[in-house]
Amino acid sequence: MADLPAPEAEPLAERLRSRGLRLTTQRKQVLAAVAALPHATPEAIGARLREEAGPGGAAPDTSTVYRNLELLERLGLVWHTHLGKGAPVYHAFEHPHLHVVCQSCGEIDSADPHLLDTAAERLAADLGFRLDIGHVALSGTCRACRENEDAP
Amino acid sequence: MADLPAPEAEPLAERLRSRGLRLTTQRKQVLAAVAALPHATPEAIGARLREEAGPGGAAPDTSTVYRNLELLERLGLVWHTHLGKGAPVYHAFEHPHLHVVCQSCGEIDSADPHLLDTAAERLAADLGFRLDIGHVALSGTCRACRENEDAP
DNA sequence: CTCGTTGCAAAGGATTTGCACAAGT
DNA sequence: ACTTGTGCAAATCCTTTGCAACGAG
Repeated sequence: MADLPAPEAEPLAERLRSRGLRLTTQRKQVLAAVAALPHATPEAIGARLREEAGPGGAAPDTSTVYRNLELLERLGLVWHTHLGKGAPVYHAFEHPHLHVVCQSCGEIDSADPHLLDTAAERLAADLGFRLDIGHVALSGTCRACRENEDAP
Repeated sequence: MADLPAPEAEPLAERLRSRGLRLTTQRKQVLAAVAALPHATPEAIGARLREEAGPGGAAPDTSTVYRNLELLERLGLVWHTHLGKGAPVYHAFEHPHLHVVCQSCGEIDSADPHLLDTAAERLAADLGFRLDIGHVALSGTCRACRENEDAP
């Protein structure tokens, strides 16, 4: 239940150990939850773990979830993006993808990261800025909401 | 002091009136502050107004600042973007610009909106998504911080 | 006068932090 | 055993809301 789908378990143990940190049940659980949920907020991660634990079982405390998300991000195993108001979403180290968010309905979509290749090159050339695609969120209006638009 | 640089004053009065809303001192003040500050958070706007008011004078209450920022945005006079954790920044309707934020030092830079033209076209073609450039924030690492990087 | 608005204070939601106890190595 | 981590509760931060008094049209 707290075990990870193998490909993720190793990097975690390894990276923790190399820094003198410890492999705890909670850390495995949090990483597993991020990997399992598509666009997980800290709250959603906590909820899922509580649900998995069931009535009797114990799930990591909210503060532990936050602390470990931060740690996992430092370890390079998860990433977060701010998609709107107070909602950072985390995703595990899969193939990088770009987040596209609809301002009207909140719908989150993914897009091809290469969309920003030329922009990234120009930012590097013009400002010396390294664009981090994993953290980028593009806002706008999705097709469905565009069609529902009434008075502007 | 609460007066606006003309080009902004008219649209405000006009748009309020056409909706049966009222032109108040606070609304003029909030809009003026957003126009004057480069990347204003609600808190920064409140602080500036309090400062302008001085010890004796009265500045709009925080809740009024929030309410009016929301209203001004509905009226199309200001825009906001989320650049990171809990800090939405507002800017007045100038020429649109793209926000670029450094994850390390928090430095905010502006870039040419045309950087995203090709990306916007492809999003429209592929997903029917209309990209809203004013709300976009690009994250990454600025030149100074890249040079300071040590152990990864 | 008649509502839209404001100020104040209190409620809320989302993180974060301090600390004693529990748990990895 | 020696430290790092965790749970719990309290503290913060940012924002929103209820309501009576205020002010623009």
